Amino acid sequence: MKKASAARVDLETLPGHYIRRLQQIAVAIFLQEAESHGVTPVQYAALQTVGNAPGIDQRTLASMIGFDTSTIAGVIDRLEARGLMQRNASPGDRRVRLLSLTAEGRTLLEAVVPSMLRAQERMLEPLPKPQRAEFMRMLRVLVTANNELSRAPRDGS
Amino acid sequence: MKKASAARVDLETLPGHYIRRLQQIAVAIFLQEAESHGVTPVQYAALQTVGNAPGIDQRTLASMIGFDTSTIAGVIDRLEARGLMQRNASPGDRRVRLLSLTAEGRTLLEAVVPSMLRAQERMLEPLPKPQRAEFMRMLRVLVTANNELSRAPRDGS
DNA sequence: TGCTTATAATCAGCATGCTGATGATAAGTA
DNA sequence: TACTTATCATCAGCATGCTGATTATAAGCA
Repeated sequence: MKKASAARVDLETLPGHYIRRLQQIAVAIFLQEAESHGVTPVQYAALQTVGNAPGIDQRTLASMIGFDTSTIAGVIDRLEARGLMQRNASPGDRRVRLLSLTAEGRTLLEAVVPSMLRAQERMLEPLPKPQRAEFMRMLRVLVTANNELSRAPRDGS
Repeated sequence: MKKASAARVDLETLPGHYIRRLQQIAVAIFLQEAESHGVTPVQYAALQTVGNAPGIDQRTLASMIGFDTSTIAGVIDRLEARGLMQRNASPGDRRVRLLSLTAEGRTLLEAVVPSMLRAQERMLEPLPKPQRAEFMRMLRVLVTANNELSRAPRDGS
């Protein structure tokens, strides 16, 4: 007869709940640290990846940072509008747009790196130092094992 | 003279990158398992919390699941439109809207719980069993320590 | 060459999430 | 009671993220 209350579940016991909250917190820390540069975590990831591999195409970029190609399009739109990134037609294949940073984009990227690194430290700071590496190791296991679940799974590269 | 490449950073070393990826994966797993019910993780959290505490107001609900009040408004809009949740004016305070589940909402909630629990298991499955609890413990440390960084931090309750 | 299939990018539409502003109401205070 | 302040909900605007459809182009093949 306990019909109505049969489904009582405490969110505090659910991994998914904490994973979502941690992601919220990670973004908030990043934005705090990088505030003066006006860059979001996703935008930083795009800038850094294109900076590391100029001439990359959008599909490969999306794959490398675990994004949907439709999501990355909007991100690049905004970076391009701010004059940080360029889309150039590929000479060999007219479907493809090759990405590269502008001089401003490179300058901004270099400027934001220290803030970004501080943010990364803060995310794990509540854990005692030896546990931070262990947490990262577990994160890697979980992400790698389920890599193919995202729409744009990382390449084997 | 290594000007242009000074900012080279590998995203694979950054906690924030893996946290974002894990969240993507957690959502994907949840949606796979709960697909037949047409419920998102956030919608489930709202349904479960209101089911546990009928008559709760929106502000408290937002606080309990770590949300912004402006975000929760949209979530409730959609649940209400589907006939799963009700907004009722509070008799004592006309600013407040009290939330409760409809009969359909309760039925759906009970139906979705087994799928939700399977999803939670799958999220941590790649870790050897003893490490799962340890991972959860660390998650809790990280989230609790930075609780106040979200716009709607959890109450001390 | 003409047909089919595959691929890169984009688009429409939906659902989170956030900030800052606004409207309605309540509560405290002179 | 009038004025100020606080609070609940909402809204506008922006940025992720996803699915499924569409467009343009390339590649494979009869």
